[in-house]
Order: sequence, then C-alpha cells, then structure tokens
Amino acid sequence: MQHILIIEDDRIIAESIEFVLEKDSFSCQWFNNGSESLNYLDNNKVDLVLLDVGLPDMSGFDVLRKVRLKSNIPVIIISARDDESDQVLGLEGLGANAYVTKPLSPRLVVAHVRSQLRHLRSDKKTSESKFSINQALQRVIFHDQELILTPAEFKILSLLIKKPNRVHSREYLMNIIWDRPHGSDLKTINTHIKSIRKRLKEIDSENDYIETHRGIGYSLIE
Amino acid sequence: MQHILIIEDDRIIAESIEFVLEKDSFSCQWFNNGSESLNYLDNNKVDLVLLDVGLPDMSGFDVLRKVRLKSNIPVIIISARDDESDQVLGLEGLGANAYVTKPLSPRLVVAHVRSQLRHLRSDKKTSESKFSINQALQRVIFHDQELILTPAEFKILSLLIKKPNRVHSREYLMNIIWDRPHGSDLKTINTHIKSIRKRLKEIDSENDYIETHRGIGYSLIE
DNA sequence: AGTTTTGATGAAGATTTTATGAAGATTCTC
DNA sequence: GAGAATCTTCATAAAATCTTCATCAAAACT
Repeated sequence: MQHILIIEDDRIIAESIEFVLEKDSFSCQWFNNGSESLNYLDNNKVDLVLLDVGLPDMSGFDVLRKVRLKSNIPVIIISARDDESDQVLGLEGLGANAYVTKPLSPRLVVAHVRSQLRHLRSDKKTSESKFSINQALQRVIFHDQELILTPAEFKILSLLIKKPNRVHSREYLMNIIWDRPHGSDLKTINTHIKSIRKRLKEIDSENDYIETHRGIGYSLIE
Repeated sequence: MQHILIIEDDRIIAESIEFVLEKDSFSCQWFNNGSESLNYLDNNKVDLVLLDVGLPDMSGFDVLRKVRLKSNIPVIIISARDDESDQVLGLEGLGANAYVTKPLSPRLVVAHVRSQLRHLRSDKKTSESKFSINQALQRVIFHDQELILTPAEFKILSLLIKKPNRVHSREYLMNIIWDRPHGSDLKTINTHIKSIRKRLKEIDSENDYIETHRGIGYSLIE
C-alpha cells in the first residue's frame, strides 16, 4: 500500500482528500503544519506529498525546499486559485510535480496522485486479479464476465488461478482432471490450454494470461 | 432495457461496439460528434455514455464537462493507447468512470459497461424474479401463472428456485426427492428435468430457465 | 544455418453426457 | 382391484466434450 502525506491546514479539505484517497486504497497521514510534517517525513516511508502552500507556521516554499534537500519524492502543490504566480513559480523551480487549485475536486487530486505514482501502481494492478472463481456455478469470472468452460477447462483454469505465477506440469494437470487410471497423451493438455486461451481472448484480446514454459508446463500470470 | 450512448467518430469501432452491446441486450445510439451527442443526451434517457476522446468537433474533455454539468451518468472513456496523461487526467478529474484503450476488444467494452451498471442490473434482477413458491398448495407461480406439477417435479423445481444461479448435482437432487432408501438411477433426474422444462415452456416458450451443467447437474437462472 | 525438439493450431474421430420418447413399474384414489 | 397418475427405466438420438493426429511455427541445440 502506498502512503501519502497530506500537509494542509484546512481540516475539511484534508479530510475529504483523505477520504477519497483511502477509498482508492492509499493510506494517508495528515498534518496541519509544516514542521510536524517534515519530522514525520524523516521517520516514515512516504510515497508522495500533498502540500498546501498556505500554512500557518512556514511557507510552502520552505517546506518544499527542506523536502528536496533529502529526497526526490513526488510533491503535489495545493494552492488557492488567486495565489500569486511568483510563489508558485518558485515552487516549480524547486521541483514540485503538479498543481491543484482550490476549490479542489477530491477526485482530481486522486487523479494527480495516480498519475505521479502510475509506474509504481502498475504492480498494484497486477495484484488485483482479474480472475475469480464462481464455485457455485463452476465458472470463472474474468473481467466481470462469466466464462463458459467445459469441465476439463474449468478444472485446469481454476487450478491455475488458485496458484498463479507458478508453473504446473502437464502431468500434474493431467492428474487433476482425471479420475480414471491414466496412460494417455500429455499433448491433450495443450489442446485444453488452447481452448482456454481462446475463451480468454474473446474477452481480452490484448493479453495472454497463460504462459508456456517450454519443457515444463503452464502458468497463469496474475 | 438500458440505453447506451456511443460517441465515437470511427464508424467501424462504433458499429462493432454497438453489435456486441445489442447482443447483450442493451440498446444503443451512436453519434460521430460531440454536439449531436449532447443534444441527444438532453432529450433522451441514457444510462451510460461511451466517449471517444478524439472527436472531430470538440475535445472529449469538453464533452465530458458538459455532460457533468447536467448529470452524474457513468461515462467510459475510449482513448488511444498513447494519449498523453494530461488529457486523461483531466477527464478523470471530471468524473470519468473507466477507461478503455484502443485497439479495443468489444467484449472488454461490454465488461466495463456491465461493471458500471452492475448495481442497477442486479436490483432489477432481484425485483424481477419470475418464480414464487406456494408451499401450502405445493405449487409454483411462474409469470403469474400456477404451474401444475407432480410431487417430484415440485420438489426439484422449488429447490432450484430457493437456490438459484447455482448448480445442483443429480445426487443432491435425488436425495431431496427421496424418502425411502433407494439405490436408483441418476438418469431419472434427467427425465424430471425434461418434464419441468416442458411445463415452463408452455408458459414461456422463449427461454430455458433451467441450465444444464455437463458433468455436474442443473441450475435455475433467475 | 540446419537439425531437433517442443508447442500451437485446426480438424477429425472417439467418447461421454444429456435429451427425448416411450414402455413398464409403482403408487394413489376411489 | 380398476383406473389414473406418477415415477423409473430403457433405447436411441443428439449434443457437447475429450482425445488424437497431422501439420505448421517457434525455440533450442549442434
């Protein structure tokens, strides 16, 4: 989870931002002054700072400068619409990453935060599995749609989903989908995988979620 | 029926989306420009908007802003993969609900549409259950008509109705309709299901509410 | 580069499962 | 017990699924 530091003396604004960010699964810490914030930054892992330039104890300019002495963390400036450009310009020179003006839309703030952290968030995306299993109907939900699968396909795919990102050998998969004593062609698995891929492709044609591991087997990429 | 407005200047893309959505029983209206679309929105009931940001007459930004002045309807953005984040960011701030990037898979679009409208659809579904059970009379009401069922048929169907949208194995169903200890043929269930289907068909010949799950059992679709 | 191995693909054939119609068995009602 | 309704079984048809096979493409190896 990524952690956002909010430096903002208006409690209402701070809380509304916090609310929206947390709904978007960021964690937040809020201070209404600069010095406490800087202290917190020294002792905690923070991924991004939201900084209001109009603080009671020190100017946004000072805060940003002190932050930049220590790290290159993204900083998004919150400023009143009528703030003089001088100060804002100064902040830009100090490496502020983006601006939001008051009155602000919490969703816009989230958009900026996301934008700044986009590269980092990509791994969050992947951890949000696009697959889920509907045991009751013996179906797999993929991108919010039910996949209609044959029994063998369901068995294989649900196994891959339950243990993603690891290779499953054809032998292992065979054992799973089989009741009767085997002695059959492992190539059969290839055909099942083929048809599973086809079904996934009908919904998401851009990606191939099943990876082939030559000489070993298959895995599902989550 | 839910109504989707498609704002997209590429005719091929628009029509393929339209095709898939209509197959999924949404109705659609398509315009290739922003101004006509906004005009349409003012005068018609629309449940969701699919908006391509690259329009000939006005930017997606402008369209979305004007939409948001009037309503909070879900809007899904279609954008080229390489669009700069600035624009997309702005759109996010304005309350776009989801993104799809080109080249797009029509089925993925449907998935997003479904996802946005899920809550609306789900309560529509539950309020619309076509079945009710009259325990006292051992009868099932279907589309406001009483079904005349044999005891075994009633037991099976009422069970399916009580737990819809999930598979019930033949074994399970057998256990339900059994009082005496029998070691009987599971194929019997097939015959009962057949006659239940026949009775349902007499009232609603269009749909088959009982779904067969090969190798597993049956489920009732609600 | 050429050879070998492995996987992908499409299609045909075999197998399994279900649907269907009808006959026989059972139960229920009178 | 006769007659009717219901339940079960059976044989066959139809459908869906699984497996195999032939061929092509891709990767690994020499």
